[in-house]
Amino acid sequence: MSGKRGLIRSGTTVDQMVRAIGDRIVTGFLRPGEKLDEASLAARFDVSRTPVREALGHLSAMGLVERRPNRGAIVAVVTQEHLASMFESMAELEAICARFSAERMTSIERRALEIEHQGSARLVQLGAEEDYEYFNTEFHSRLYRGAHNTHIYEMTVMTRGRLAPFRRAQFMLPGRLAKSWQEHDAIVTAIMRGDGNAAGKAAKDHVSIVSEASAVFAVGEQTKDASTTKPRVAT
Amino acid sequence: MSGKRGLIRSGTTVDQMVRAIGDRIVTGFLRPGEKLDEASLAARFDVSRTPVREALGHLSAMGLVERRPNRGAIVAVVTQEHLASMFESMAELEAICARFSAERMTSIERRALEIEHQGSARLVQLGAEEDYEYFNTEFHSRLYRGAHNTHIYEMTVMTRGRLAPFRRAQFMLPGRLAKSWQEHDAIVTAIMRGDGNAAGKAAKDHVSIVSEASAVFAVGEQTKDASTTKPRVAT
DNA sequence: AAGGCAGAAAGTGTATGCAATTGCCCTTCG
DNA sequence: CGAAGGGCAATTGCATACACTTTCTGCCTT
Repeated sequence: MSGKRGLIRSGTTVDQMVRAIGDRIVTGFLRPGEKLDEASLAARFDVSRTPVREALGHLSAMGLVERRPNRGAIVAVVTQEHLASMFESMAELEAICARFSAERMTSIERRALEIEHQGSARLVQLGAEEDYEYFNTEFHSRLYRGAHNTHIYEMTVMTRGRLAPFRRAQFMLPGRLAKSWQEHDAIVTAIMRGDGNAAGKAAKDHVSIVSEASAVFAVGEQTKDASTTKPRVAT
Repeated sequence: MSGKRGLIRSGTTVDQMVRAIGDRIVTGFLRPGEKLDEASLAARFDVSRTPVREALGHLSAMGLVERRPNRGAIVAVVTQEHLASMFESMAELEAICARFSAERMTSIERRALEIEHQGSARLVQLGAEEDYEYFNTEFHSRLYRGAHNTHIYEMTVMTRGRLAPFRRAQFMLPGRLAKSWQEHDAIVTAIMRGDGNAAGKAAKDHVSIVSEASAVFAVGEQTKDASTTKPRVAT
């Protein structure tokens, strides 16, 4: 179609498409299994098919969409099994990060972690879910960086991103805020002691609890082809 | 340019490009830091820029090339630091897979693992490096699958793939074959006992030893821009 | 002489057009 | 009446053309 596009913000067009389509997927506006027609998407966002194609490639690499050769793309269908496996992976990855953090964080990193963690106690008392969520993200990021391992960092961040849509409502649960802080406290304490194993165990327990809390919100299969899912994970 | 392209085989053109360029990178024909000009590559393989671009996107997602917006793509420069972090990640991932395998493998899977492992003893006595390498790959794949966790499986396979070019010469070292088998034996034994922790530790040790053996072959920085590498991992 | 600012050249990012493959529907035969 | 085969529409895959960004070169200014 014609020249300028309208509303969405900065960055290259492909990035805009990745964000736009990705958002619609993680917010559930585009439902799993839904067909993603290149031409329609291009028209919808008033761009050509080229950046849409490239964006679909990126999203495919991120695991948000599935691409069948010559047969178009669909929103990735996340099975219960795969979701469980991702949560379990997340617990293991966080455990590794916490363990390495306990062993490798510099004194500066330890101090920053401790200070931020103590500071966040106030947010719990106030019941400031929004702010605590922001702090929570920062807290975990510190753990990932503190592991001093770029590849594990990448895997962890990517897994966390893919789980984002399923973690949204976790802090809605009553008392979850205080409990989260206590679990963080166990991790911080272990890291301060330099006790890698304890830190890892505490982190794993923390994530496992979150995953159980989130599992409630994970919608079951709503597509017809449940036959393709091979039952596996025990958890 | 003109119609049919020549020699490379099946699959969509993009896949061919991914394989062609990817091969040239892992075999060292394209050196780290080398500029990847879309037009030149397109001309070199007698295709248009479009599939080349898409292939570069895929390779970027795989971590084989680096893409700077508006500034082209280069062969990914794997720093010593990042290489070390990948080997370390590999050890951790294999440990997880072995631990889960010990806890979750079906009796059928256990039996198959044991049988294959025992059968491979013959290859060690014969000193059949080629065949053992094939078995070795299969052995580890069984561990990955045996973990019964699709996401960990994906991460492990991807990491292993990225490390492939640096693992090539590991079995050249004298006595490595027999030692590898013994290490495998420790893993199998632990899995048969259902001892997850022992299996994990054995697997981690196994990979760690391999990484040390391979580190010899990891060439240091050979590009001029060593300034862009931020020092991190302690190891 | 050194620094910086045009202007041009190179190269990426996006748009559009064409070819090829796929899936669907209608026809035809058993 | 059902199934198989062929043609048609729709959609993806690839090629080419155009626009914008970056970079290099050379000249001008200080």
